[in-house]
Amino acid sequence: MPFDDIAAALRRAGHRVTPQRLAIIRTVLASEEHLTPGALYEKVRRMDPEIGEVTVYRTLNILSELGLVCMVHTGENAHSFVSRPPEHHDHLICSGCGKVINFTGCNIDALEKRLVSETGFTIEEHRLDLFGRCHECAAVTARG
Amino acid sequence: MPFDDIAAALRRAGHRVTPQRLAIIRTVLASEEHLTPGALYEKVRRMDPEIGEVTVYRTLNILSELGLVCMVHTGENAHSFVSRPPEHHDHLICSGCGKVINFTGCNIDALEKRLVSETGFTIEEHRLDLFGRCHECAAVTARG
DNA sequence: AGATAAATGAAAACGTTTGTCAATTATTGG
DNA sequence: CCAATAATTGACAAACGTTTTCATTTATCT
Repeated sequence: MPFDDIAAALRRAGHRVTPQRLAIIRTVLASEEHLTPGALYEKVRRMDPEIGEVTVYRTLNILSELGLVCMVHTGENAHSFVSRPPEHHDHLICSGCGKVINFTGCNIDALEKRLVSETGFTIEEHRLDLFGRCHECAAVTARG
Repeated sequence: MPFDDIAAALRRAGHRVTPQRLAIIRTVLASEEHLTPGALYEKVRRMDPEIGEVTVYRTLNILSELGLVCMVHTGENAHSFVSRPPEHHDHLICSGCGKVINFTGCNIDALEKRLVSETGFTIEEHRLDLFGRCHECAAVTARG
């Protein structure tokens, strides 16, 4: 999502567009990786040394609630946030070397439809992580 | 997974089988819901008032690493743990109230096959979490 | 039963997240 | 452009969740 769209959406939702918030948005957009609030704080600080960590938390919560950034539950003790990618993707993760491959076309629509009718849930999103071994790591493990 | 199997697996992995650990396992097995370490601690305490919260954390980490219990990432600030059903299952999680529903039949074999041939990965397992709103929470949020 | 290494529990350290509140500031309307 | 006002900020501290430390206890092996 482009910078200007995010700022506009913020204003449209009745929030003020402050320099701090713009700096946070820029930093999220500029990073390819998922960042925890703490890590993001360290990065934003270089642009605006006066910013407070609390402001980062508050802004991320707002952006996340408005769907302007993506909150990731990594299983670590802290959430991470990323800019929302143009299209949905999932992850294929090598347990050996940690390499991560993004892929599209998870194709779970039929499953979602089934669960909606079975449970009454409204399904908004999902996270699908596949764990395994890449070609190189599988070769290494085959020996012992 | 039955109580005795868990105890046996613990011992087989080189861990000791202590009364505290048995109490924790019993409590996890006796509960249908996902429990955070803190909540579990409160429950175990009623069986063994002398137990320490730290022991609950340590035991859950061990059981989780050995695949004897299931760790759930609900999006809250704390993890939850559940007894692991005998067969593979995935999770449907309500972003509103945190309720978790287990379901089977994720049926992603075709996807796995595709990724194996495309990437050369050996896929061992996966985790599929669906996020949405249960019937009650969807009603509450109905606004725009 | 005795030796030994693992496990326990209490306290404290640590990191993440939220609350409080006076001071600041983006926005609105004149 | 300026003043009014309500949202936002930042420092501090509190509230959690989780891990570390360490002396003491204890399950396990012989």
